[in-house]
Amino acid sequence: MKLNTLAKRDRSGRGGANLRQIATELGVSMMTVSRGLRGSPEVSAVTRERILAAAERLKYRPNRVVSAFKTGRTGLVGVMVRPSKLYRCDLIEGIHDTLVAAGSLPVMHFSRTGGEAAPDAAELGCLHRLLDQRVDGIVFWPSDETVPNHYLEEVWKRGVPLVAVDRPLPHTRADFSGTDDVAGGRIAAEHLLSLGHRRLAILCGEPWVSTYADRRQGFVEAVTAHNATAACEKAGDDAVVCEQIECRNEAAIDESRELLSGRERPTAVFAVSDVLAAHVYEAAAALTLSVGVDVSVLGYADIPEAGLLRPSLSTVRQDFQEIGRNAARLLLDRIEGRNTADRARSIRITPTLVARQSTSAPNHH
Amino acid sequence: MKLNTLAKRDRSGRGGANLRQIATELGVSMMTVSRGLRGSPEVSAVTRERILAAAERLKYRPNRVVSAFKTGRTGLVGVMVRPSKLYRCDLIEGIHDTLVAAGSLPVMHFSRTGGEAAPDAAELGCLHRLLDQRVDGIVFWPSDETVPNHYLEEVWKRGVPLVAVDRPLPHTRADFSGTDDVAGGRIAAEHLLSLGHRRLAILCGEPWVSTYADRRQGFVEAVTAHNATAACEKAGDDAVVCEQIECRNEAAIDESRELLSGRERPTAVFAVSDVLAAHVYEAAAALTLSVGVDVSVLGYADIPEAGLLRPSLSTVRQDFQEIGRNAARLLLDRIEGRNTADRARSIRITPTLVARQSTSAPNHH
DNA sequence: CCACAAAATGTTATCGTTAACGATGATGGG
DNA sequence: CCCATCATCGTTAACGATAACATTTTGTGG
Repeated sequence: MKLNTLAKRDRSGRGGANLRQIATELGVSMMTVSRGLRGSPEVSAVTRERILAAAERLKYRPNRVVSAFKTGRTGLVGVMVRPSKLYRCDLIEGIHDTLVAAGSLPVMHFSRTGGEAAPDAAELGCLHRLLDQRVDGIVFWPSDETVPNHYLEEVWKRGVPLVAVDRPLPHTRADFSGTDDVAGGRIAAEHLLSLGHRRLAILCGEPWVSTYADRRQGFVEAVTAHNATAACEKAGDDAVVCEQIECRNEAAIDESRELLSGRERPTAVFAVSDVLAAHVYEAAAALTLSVGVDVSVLGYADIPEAGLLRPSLSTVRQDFQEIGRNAARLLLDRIEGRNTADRARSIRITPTLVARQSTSAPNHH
Repeated sequence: MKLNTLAKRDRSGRGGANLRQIATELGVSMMTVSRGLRGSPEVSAVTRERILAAAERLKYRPNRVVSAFKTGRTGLVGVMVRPSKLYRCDLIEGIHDTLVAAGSLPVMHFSRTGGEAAPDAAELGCLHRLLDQRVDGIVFWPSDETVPNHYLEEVWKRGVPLVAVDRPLPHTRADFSGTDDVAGGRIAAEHLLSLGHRRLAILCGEPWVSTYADRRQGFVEAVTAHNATAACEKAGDDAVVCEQIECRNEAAIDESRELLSGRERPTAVFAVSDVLAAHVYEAAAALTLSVGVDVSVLGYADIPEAGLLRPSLSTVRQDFQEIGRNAARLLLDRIEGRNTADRARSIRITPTLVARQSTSAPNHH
């Protein structure tokens, strides 16, 4: 009781004035002040000036809490991310920038699994907390773990728009902002092929991760397409071979070590993620193979560490900041009623190749 | 006008019920429901159960906007960071975790400089936006650029507590959570000295950055202390020499190249940041010196890339997650009225040494 | 100089919740 | 059996801003 009283905040003082105080000061009604401050055309220029001046003088700041109460718009957007994904801060930066430009702010919520018993309870809790704050919308970054969609159903029912980033949510009407990973896989293949590599390998990552699967698909498609063309042209045995290796991160070093030990070892390896590529570096080092000389290695994503590796890692860059901006734009279109379509909208950006030291023309041994 | 109407949200429906609906459903007053839901002891156990059940059934979710309006507590804490600092997401994670445990959520706001004309206008704008949202408190991560404190004065006047992280704000009553960088510098020196190095160098970074200055101070103090002791013991010319080089990041490669070119070059270099240490790597590579063999390199911070460098970088690790947690704790103590002291409180955690490959006993040439 | 539209301002009610206080019924001791 | 006491619940008003509607003022043409 006492503690509560102590902790209670003084709403009245706070150094800043409220509408009523400005109104009293100027001898006008609160409504006029409200209109004046929001730039309504209904108020005369002189009055507006007086109001603005008084607001400045009294250090008035609009109370978005009350405004939210009245208008139903809080100016807050929930951003829900698994902390394991947090290294991609540029995505959050992109979301932030677009939101701020529209007068909103992101509320962060990192979702952890709720222990072994309830692996998804945490995610539900996060959603509830965001919903309780009456956020205008939610950006959700799904992780590898499967997401139970009935949680999202509740968001939908409450009429709060939701956008998925990085990887789409299947069976949901949520909009999506991410990368065209099939194109990314194609770009990877084309880079290696154009360098002259004919014996390729791809480290596919976990097969159930949809983004990885897409990259693989694009890569394999491009190789197949190349073979079709090449066969026509040169009639023959110049066909590109492409070994596909499914493995999770932990097994990557061993797998790629085995891959690179064979006599007919590939001259270039495409790893579907930069982390995977780093593991290929390890394997190559153990076999005293020089990355970028004896074997080309190509990553995917362009994580900050990519440029710091030695040799620096060639990779397919995803512009996460742009993905974030797109996510925010999709969301704002919903929030501000510009997009009322039932169908989910989806924006995928095409990644770009960043050629660094780890890829070069094959060294015919 | 039309647009506005379209964009307006349906507060009533929303899939969820409000207090009144529960009250009507149960035939009790709204007040009883309010009390029951918040676990007030004034309501009987039976009634509480009925209320809780009804709330569950009607999918009631408390409206924190209105709650904030009434109680003056939004459950939101502003986190203001320069985007350049964003790579340290673990700090934000630490803040987040402690806040969530206390029923609050972080609102992120990245401050950019407002162009060349108004380098600090952006920061003021950020503060205003956070204040407008009526956040309960603000965590502020100052950057290298000097911060005009009169902005913070406004926060203070509004009675919103503010905590600085990473580097303290001079001339402010803001609480502070950071690292004991003087101790960190000492730890760095002791590590190198215990390995047997006697010719040291320190790359000091920009001298006006207080954290860098502290690290330097600790380092130099430890060396001096060592010399004092060593002089007593061995009477002599065994004295440790320590070259101090002030340089900003851009000049680091050239400076350390020059440093390592001399005949009496240091056997170990302490860089006051990991990024600086990475530049020493570059310089060493250019001189065909092997880091960790010919010259030891010690960094500071333990950025994620440190372990990925080859050889892996020994460094003085700052636990940013803990720093974040401390910041949130300091803030919550203010918000919840547990700390009403005028004086600023400050928590500095002692960093720890992470010995990896880049430091070893000197190789006497 | 009046009628009448347009511009400018004022009034009222309200959003969902809660603090403060008031009311009711039950319990129990004298 | 009555009144004090307590547990439980209800009523009222308010938080700050705003939509909707009502009202006053200004301007304009006849």
